[in-house]
Amino acid sequence: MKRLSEKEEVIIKAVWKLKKAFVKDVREELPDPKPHINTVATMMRRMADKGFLKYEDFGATYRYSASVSKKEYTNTFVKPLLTGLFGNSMKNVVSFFTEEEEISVDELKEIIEMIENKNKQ
Amino acid sequence: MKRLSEKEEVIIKAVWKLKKAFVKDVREELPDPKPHINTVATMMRRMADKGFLKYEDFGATYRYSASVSKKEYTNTFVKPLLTGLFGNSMKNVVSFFTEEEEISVDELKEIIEMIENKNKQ
DNA sequence: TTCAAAAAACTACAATTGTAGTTGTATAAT
DNA sequence: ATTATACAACTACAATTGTAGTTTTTTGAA
Repeated sequence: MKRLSEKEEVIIKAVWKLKKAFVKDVREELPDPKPHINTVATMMRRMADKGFLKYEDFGATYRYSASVSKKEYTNTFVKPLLTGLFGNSMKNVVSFFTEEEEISVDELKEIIEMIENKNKQ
Repeated sequence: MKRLSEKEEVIIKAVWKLKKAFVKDVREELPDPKPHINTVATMMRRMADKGFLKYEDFGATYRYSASVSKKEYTNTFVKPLLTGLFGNSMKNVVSFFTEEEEISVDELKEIIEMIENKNKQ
């Protein structure tokens, strides 16, 4: 199982959001310019073949849902991408984005606070 | 310019590391099982066509280097991937990985300290 | 000074991904 | 009932990516 392409990723994000959805619902969720409905249908069928989506029969058609959660996908494919870029350490990744001012020191402090509060209970 | 595939990404990482390199040097840097040298050569030529690599004539061959820095690549392609997954906010991204225990609260504190020290000077 | 050996540019092809036309089926309007 | 419409499965094809054979050029022996 290899990571999804850019276009496939856009589709699975729509499925995650909708939980259960027909092709047309997924297409509706996509950013403009929306691809042809048949394009979406083909890609979703292939993503099901590859194990990223699953479906249940629903009359003449299928209703799709994700068989890989966002969390699983992120841990399996996105995390290695990030750490691979920055010497196999998430600390380096976060440092990079902090230096790039994509996240502020204040936000980091908020995260720390949130985690520490959670651990109290 | 769209983001690189997984295999292409492995190659550009080797180029970033080596700064200037011939195809064989890049191949040497790749993880096992190493692809055929011609495979590496083809992909590097295409990545040059697409603007990710550049080269200078060097006798009968080319010496390659990256024309997109790791920093540029990360900001342009990796950041949108991350924020797209987590509601367009790097804070959410970092929260996710902190909850997944991919980075610890202590490490976040180290980053804060590093940034604050830098700002003092 | 030929003659291997090595490197990689060039070329060719297979697999995957992106795209949409064609067809079949269900639903709704007359 | 008949017909129009919508949906998407099925099918087909183009573009991109992954792979490596073939050829050319250079270099370093014998």
